[in-house]
Amino acid sequence: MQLRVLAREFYLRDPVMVARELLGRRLLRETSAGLCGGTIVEAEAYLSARDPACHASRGMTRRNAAMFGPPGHAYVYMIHHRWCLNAVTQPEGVPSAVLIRAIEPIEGIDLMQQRRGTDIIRDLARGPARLCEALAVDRTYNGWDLTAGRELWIADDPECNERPLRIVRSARIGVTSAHRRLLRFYLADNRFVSGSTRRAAT
DNA sequence: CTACCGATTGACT
DNA sequence: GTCAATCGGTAGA
Repeated sequence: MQLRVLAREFYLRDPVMVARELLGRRLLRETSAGLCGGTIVEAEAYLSARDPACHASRGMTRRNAAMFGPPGHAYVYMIHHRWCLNAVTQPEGVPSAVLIRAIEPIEGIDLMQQRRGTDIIRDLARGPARLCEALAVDRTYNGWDLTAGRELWIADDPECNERPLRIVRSARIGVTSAHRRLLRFYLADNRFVSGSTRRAAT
C-alpha cells in the first residue's frame, strides 16, 4: 500500500491544528539499513513569539533558526544530550512547530530495536528522544524537508482516516512555563503515549 | 573564555 | 513517586 506524503499546505496552518491532525498519520524513515516508522500517537504545539515555552519566543538564534524557515521542514534540537524532532508550521518567518513525542511502531521494528538496544516494543519510540534514537534522527536532519518523501517524511494513513480518532488534550510535558495552555494532544488509550495520560483539569 | 539551564530518560525508593 | 546524569546552546564577562 502506497501512503501519500503530506504536502506543504498541511503544515501551513496553526500548530494546534497541525498537532491534532498529525495524530494517526505515519512517520517514516528510510536509511541504507531499511525502512522503519509508525503511527504518530502524541504531539505538542509550540506557538511562536507569544509562547514562552517556545524556543523561538525570544528571537532567532543559530539553534532555532529552522523554526523560522518554511513549513513542513524539521526542527531538530538537543535537550539533556538527546535529540527531539519537530515539524515546522505556519508561513516562513513565523517560528512555530509541533514536537512529535511518540509513535506506535509499525515498520522496521527489528531495526528500531537494534538502534534502541531493547526488544520492548513499547519503549522503542515512547518519548521524543527515544523516537529520534529509534529512527536515527539527529542534528543532520535539522531543516530537512519532510515533504520530500525520502529519508524522513510523514504520510497519510488511510486506515486511520476512516475512523474518528479519540484525541485527548492536556498540558505539555516538561514545560514549566505556560502550564495553563493545553497544547499536548494524544490518542486516548494508546499504550505508546509517553508521560502522564491524565487530562489536565479544566 | 566560564556559568547556567533544560520541550529527557533511566535508574532507583 | 523521586532524582542525577551529562553536554550543547546561550548569555554574559
